Amino acid sequence: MRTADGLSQRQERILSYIHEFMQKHGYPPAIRDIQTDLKISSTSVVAYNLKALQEKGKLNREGKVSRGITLPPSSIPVQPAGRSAFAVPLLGVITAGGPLPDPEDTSTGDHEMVEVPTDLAPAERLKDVYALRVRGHSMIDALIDDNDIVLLRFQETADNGQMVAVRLVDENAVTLKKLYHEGQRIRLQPANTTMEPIYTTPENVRVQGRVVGVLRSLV
Amino acid sequence: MRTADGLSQRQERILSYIHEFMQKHGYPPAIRDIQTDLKISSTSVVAYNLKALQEKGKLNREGKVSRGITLPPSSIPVQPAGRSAFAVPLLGVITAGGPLPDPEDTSTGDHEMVEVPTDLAPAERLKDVYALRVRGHSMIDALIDDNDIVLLRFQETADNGQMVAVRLVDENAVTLKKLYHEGQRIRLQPANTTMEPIYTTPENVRVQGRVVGVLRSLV
DNA sequence: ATAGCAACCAAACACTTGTGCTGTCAAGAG
DNA sequence: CTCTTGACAGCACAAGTGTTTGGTTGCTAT
Repeated sequence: MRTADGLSQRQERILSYIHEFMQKHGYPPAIRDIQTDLKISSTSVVAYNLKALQEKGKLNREGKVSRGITLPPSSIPVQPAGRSAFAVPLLGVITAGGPLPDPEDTSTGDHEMVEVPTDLAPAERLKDVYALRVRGHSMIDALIDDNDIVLLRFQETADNGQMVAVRLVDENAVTLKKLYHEGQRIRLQPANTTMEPIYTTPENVRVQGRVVGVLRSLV
Repeated sequence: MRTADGLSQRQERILSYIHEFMQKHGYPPAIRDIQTDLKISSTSVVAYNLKALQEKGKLNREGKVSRGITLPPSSIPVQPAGRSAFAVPLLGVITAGGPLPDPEDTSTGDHEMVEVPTDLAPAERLKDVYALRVRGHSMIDALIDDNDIVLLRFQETADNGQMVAVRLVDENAVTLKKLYHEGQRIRLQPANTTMEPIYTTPENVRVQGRVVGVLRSLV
């Protein structure tokens, strides 16, 4: 029995298990985690199928390294929405215009919490959602303006065109842009026809999260 | 040497190293990764500082598990802010021609609550605030799109140009528009250049509330 | 049949990685 | 001066974890 992707049922289950595990724990599963929870008789079977999945491009592995499994964005399934509301921390301010210096202040104390209904933000890993207040008008065409609050889900990678909070290492700055991979470089595109994109290298960008929601005050 | 957070320089470096490592690899670093790359002489020193960081709430660890380090969102370097939140009821949906639940029955039924930060709408004014989900694109130029949630403050009058939810008595319909007094008539103006305004009489309009905020999901 | 092959199994093996000592050293406290 | 404490160093061990080897099973084409 095979699916449309050419994956066996067991491989499908392994793939979705890896995804669930990473959502739940924040780090990849070990082969024995997969074996135990999926009730597979031997680690070698898991290794066998992981190798197959890898050859099919469904996942990446860091050889020999513990828990060195990575999922490419294409393997991440769509999540069903949950029910209840939840609170996310409003961690600070992000500039949507030109990138401004980031004081590197990780601020220990309690943050303002923004409670959001689950139909407004994904019921994925709640602890990975946080909020930032927007400064600047560079995302105006995406219906995001100065003083809006954006909800972000913490993730380190981004697909083409996703709206993300990006940290520019060399400039020591954080900014809100749409991210495009263009061969050896990265294009950070404002959603404002009057503003120019920023071009930089993959080494210089650290994705800090993807925009999943917007709040605005009109008072 | 300590920072404002009460972290030693070494702890700061470990924290940002963990973040960078996760950005780069997609999984957390092992203690020896930290040791080697940060040129720390012993794994026990890393363990010592990780324990300290954990006690300060700067990271979470899964005991005994390889690479079982996770970062809470609060450890993601951004610019900090702070205040508190308040809850308002999500009463229903507003569409051109659709009925609007009476905003005064807030105490009656069980409604989904939308919690909003006080700096998105000041707390003193939140007693008369409620929320509606938007259907349609008629307010697109005001950066309000289909499926957005609008926060409204209950009021029965409106100044020129204010964005309000109005009930048209004769049509028994409710709509979200900008309201203008024009002599003997009222103009209800969509914020969409492709749509025409509605003209009617003051007797026919009942202002239900004024838009004071917007929430949007992008997922 | 029988050879080939994908998928699976079991156990052993070897590397990876967290942890637990045992010390050292400098700065304060008493 | 001695004692305590925080921070660090070195080392060894044990647990965690990926890999390998030698099988088995069920199916199919020859």
